[in-house]
Amino acid sequence: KCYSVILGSCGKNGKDTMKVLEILEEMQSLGLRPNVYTFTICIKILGRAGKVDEACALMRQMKEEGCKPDVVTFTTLMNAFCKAGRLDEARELLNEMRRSKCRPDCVTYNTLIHKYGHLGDVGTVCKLWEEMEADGCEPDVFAFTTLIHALCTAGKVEEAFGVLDKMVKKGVSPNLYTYNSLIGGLLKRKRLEKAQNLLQVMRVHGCEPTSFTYNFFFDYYVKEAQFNEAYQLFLQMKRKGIAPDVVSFNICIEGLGEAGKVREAKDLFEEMRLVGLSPDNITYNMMIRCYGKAGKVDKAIEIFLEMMENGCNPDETTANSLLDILYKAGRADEAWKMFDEIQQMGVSPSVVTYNILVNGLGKSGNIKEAVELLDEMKAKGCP
RNA sequence: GCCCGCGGUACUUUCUC
Repeated sequence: KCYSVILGSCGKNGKDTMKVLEILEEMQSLGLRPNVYTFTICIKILGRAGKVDEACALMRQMKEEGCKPDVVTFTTLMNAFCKAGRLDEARELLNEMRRSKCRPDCVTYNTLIHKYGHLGDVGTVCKLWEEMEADGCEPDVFAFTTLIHALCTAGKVEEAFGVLDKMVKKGVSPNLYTYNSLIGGLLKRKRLEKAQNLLQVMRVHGCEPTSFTYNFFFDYYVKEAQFNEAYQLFLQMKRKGIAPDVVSFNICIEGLGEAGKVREAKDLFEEMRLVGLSPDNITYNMMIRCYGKAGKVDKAIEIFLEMMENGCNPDETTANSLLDILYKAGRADEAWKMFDEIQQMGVSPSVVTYNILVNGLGKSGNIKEAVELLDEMKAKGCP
């Protein structure tokens, strides 16, 4: 039990994921038998770090040691599969649960519904929802919100409000997440006034909007190139004592960059640091794109260097953006150099990477090389 | 037999076409 707590906090740190396996071994060498809780925590930590196969292996191990996985264990592993996009295996897990007469519960269904929602597969979402109800699960706020979010993602806002009615009738009160999802759905459909009304409604119901809430509006405004309104919103937040967060700035920087307002984007980029916020990967990636689009390739590279200086690890998007920019600027040599560097930084090329390269090669008439690259991609089983 | 404690799910921003 004590170890479970330690493991739990270990996982929250997010670092040294593989250490959990060491700790697990240490427990066993001390003659302690990890219980379901212990295993489940470990599976969660591994899953969150994307080590799904390791998580899977751990599940097998616990079975071999005579420790029966329960609903929570199954659901945890299922979530890991979902996050990794390995839906078939997640579904198979559901079947396995049913076979081993371990009843899936509300959370189990929710996990799957959430994933299908993100994929925009409303059909499967509804089917799973029915299965859930047929299984005797009473949906809670989480479940309803997940369903609402799925519908909003698919642009079906009316239906989402229908679900809102249903949940209220069943005595389940919407919470901040529920309202946020609905506001996001409304703004996605450009229903600004309705979204603003809902903002009032949620306050009345005791849900104070957070930066998440406001960020939906920022996103709407900048994508509509309504920068003044975005600025007004910023002032409004200030009055209410809600601080914009990194994402708020990111959204606005991206919007300005997209509109070709490089100078203003750069100003915001500086301003966020003045208010004590550190740019994250996404901020840097956006600034790189912003300069790239404006044809300021060297500026983009400058940002890239600054990013590393500030201890931000370049990711796949960073690499792809730079590749794209360099290629389009006709600086193919540098692009190829980057391609090698990327892999040395532990970032693996994705389909997008190859698309950029194949595209670039094709345009410059190097059809042969492009075909070779495609073969290489297939051979590597590129994600 | 009962009670309590430890594990799972939901909201916002970036790359090619």
